[in-house]
Amino acid sequence: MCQHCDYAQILEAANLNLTTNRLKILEIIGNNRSPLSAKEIYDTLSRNKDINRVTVYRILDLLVKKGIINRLTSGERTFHYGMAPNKNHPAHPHFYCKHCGAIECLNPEALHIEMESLKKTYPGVIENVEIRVDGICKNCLKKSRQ
Amino acid sequence: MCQHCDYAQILEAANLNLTTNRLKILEIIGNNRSPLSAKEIYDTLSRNKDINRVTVYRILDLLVKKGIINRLTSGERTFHYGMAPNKNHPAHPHFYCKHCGAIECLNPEALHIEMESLKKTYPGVIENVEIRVDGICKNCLKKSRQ
DNA sequence: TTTAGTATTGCAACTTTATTGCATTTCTTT
DNA sequence: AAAGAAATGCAATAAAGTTGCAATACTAAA
Ligand SMILES: [Mn+2]
Ligand SMILES: [Mn+2]
Ligand SMILES: [Zn+2]
Ligand SMILES: [Zn+2]
Repeated sequence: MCQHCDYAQILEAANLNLTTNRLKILEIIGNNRSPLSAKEIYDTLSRNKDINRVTVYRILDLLVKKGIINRLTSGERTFHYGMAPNKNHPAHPHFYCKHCGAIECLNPEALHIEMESLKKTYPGVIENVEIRVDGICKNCLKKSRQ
Repeated sequence: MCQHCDYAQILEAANLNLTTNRLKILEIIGNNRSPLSAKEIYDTLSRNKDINRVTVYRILDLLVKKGIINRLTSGERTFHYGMAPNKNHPAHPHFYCKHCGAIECLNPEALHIEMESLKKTYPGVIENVEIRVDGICKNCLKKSRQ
């Protein structure tokens, strides 16, 4: 649950009309403690409101294009969406559990990475870095030991 | 082109029967300068030999399970396969071009990361870290400037 | 307020990538 | 040579996301 983000203002700042769907989706993503799949977002939204899954995909694409949210890869074939790094959400690596599929946000300091030298030497343009740690999460480890 | 790997020996060491398909696929992956998609591997193989694409997927799964190759995520929905880190192939980050979809291997030293402290403090098991840098590659940049 | 234009959404069909079940073939070992 | 195990092929299926187009909702001018 993020106390600091004014989601309506974020949409406005990106020159996007403020629609209920956009705001809801952004809130769902921003208030969740780990990145969500399109299906998870759709299911959450569907509990209260009738919405088409294509609309969800389209809004997600739009928010990604505007740099408001990030599209992250899991170890599976589904994308997950989380807030793009901003004042309230520092960039951070993620952990993907191969066993249960859960994705968790790691501490921003967990794996500090020095980008500056690469940014200077790389002959193209670097826009984003994604760090994903794979393995077995605490919960699955506990279960497997019982 | 990797001069150092004895692919037959790698398969043998993993207790896998040496089949033509396994060896060919491992050679294709090991000798390529960047990770390949299942389709690219299948197409390469198909040029010389009649093979079913399901067989390709199954061999890729097997080699991943044995830790011989790695399954990498691109910025798209396709997995790519490259040699797992070993004596001849140090772990390294990859660059994904959002424009042309190309994936290139970055220098192992390009983004050195300190894993030890996370490995010690993380309550689960860490098996693998994937670092993907996204942006626009040199070629696409050049084209867009013309 | 009407109306025209634009933006958003819904729906059905489609695409891509990968997986599954089961039959067939090939290999290994005795 | 025969039996059993391993590998492969083929057709069907699944999952996730995309596309085209029609319908609805919103916005702003007349
Ligand atoms: Mn996160
Ligand atoms: Mn590589
Ligand atoms: Zn888990
Ligand atoms: Zn490119």
